Amino acid sequence: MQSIRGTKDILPGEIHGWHTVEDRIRHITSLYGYRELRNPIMEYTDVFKRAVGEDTDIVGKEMYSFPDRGGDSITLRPEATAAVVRSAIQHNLTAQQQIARVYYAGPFFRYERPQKGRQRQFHQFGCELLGASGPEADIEILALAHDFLESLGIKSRELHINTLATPEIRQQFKQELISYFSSHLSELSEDSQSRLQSNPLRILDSKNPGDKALSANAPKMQDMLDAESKDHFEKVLSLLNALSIPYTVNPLLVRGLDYYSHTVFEFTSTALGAQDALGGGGRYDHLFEHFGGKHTPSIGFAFGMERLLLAMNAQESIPEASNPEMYVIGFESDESRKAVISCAHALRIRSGKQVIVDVQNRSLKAQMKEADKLGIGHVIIIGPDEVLNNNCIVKDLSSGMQYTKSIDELDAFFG
RNA sequence: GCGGGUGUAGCUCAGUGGUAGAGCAGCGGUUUGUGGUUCCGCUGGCCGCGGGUUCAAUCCCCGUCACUCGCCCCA
Repeated sequence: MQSIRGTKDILPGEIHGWHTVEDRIRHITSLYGYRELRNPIMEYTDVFKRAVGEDTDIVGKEMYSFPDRGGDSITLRPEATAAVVRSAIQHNLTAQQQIARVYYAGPFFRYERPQKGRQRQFHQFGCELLGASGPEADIEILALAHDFLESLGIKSRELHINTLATPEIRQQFKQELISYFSSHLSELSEDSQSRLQSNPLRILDSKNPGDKALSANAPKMQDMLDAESKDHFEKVLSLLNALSIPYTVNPLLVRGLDYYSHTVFEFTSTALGAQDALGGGGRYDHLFEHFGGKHTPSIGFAFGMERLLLAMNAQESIPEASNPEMYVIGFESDESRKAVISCAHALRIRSGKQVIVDVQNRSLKAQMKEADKLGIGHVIIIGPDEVLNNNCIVKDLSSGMQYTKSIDELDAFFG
């Protein structure tokens, strides 16, 4: 028996890193006034088909979709934004000109070949700012993402940013790309040839050397920008400058989901290998309309939590987990062990201490060793002699100092 | 979906066509009520799984599964 390919058990020994990331998520989002939205992990398949785009790999070949017992087509969510928008429309989160600031964190599913930083069940944290169209919204999202990475201590990273302008301009741009690449069809990689009609933007992103060379001389989106798109992008960049957030404008940055427009961005890290994106996002001004909602310009990002952990581990920036505070030791007699159980219980309930107790009937020495191994601060020994005298020995393991206390004094001693 | 690598004790890894070792970890002991250092001992492995070749396979061949590197894709 083993876990499903591409899925992982997160074990007690590694949970501390996850808790660290989760603590930072709660902290940073609260600084910006974002509140958590918890969506189901299943949606009707149509939610993703409509939002993400039929031609994308995600929808085309990576979704876990299945008919449920009633015959409806259900999909395990491969990404969050579609579901967030569905939910925002359903519950009118942006009614009456209101904006909504939400975040989410949880599991997502894509049927892909597992690799470092790529699993079939993975976890994302993301934020969405719904209902605001200006560059101020973009910078809020960008700054939040930046602050989050800073707070995790992830140093080796870059922010790449680009604009995809409006759907109309992107359509024109696609046509230009198609005609440009068509005239160099034979020089294009096989993959890119097959994508030429369906998703020519992706060719710009190709890692194939031949494609790269061609892309360098391809038509540029910047040359086709309308005044509004250009102005929006420039304002975003100048706000990044104002906040001293470093970035690189990358005209070749395209994102794989159809719904983006205007600002798109990606955080990469050299600590990750081939799957080098820590996370990314962008503006999606027309997604609500796709669902039959009213026009609600929005922007958001998502980070891969496994990748954040990978980057943190690579530079050892995960802080030490804290150890239990006490170990109460008894041995040899039933009275001693009984006293230990009562004492430990009292320390937990009355003093709020983290207390470990031996449950294997082991020797004093074995318990001392375990206490040391666990990094325990104080050991309390209640042996047969102490039981007779109604006292105990308190030993500070780091200094080696020990004192005799009456049992009744313990609560007061540890506050 | 495509190409390469790997798969031996809890962990990191050696190894040989004749059914296996090290280090670390774990447990116990070092004269009987006290941890971290020594020293000693012990536990622990269908050598990923299935099939084939062979008198004999952990080692060779095929398949399969998993992980891993890259492509693809993306978080």
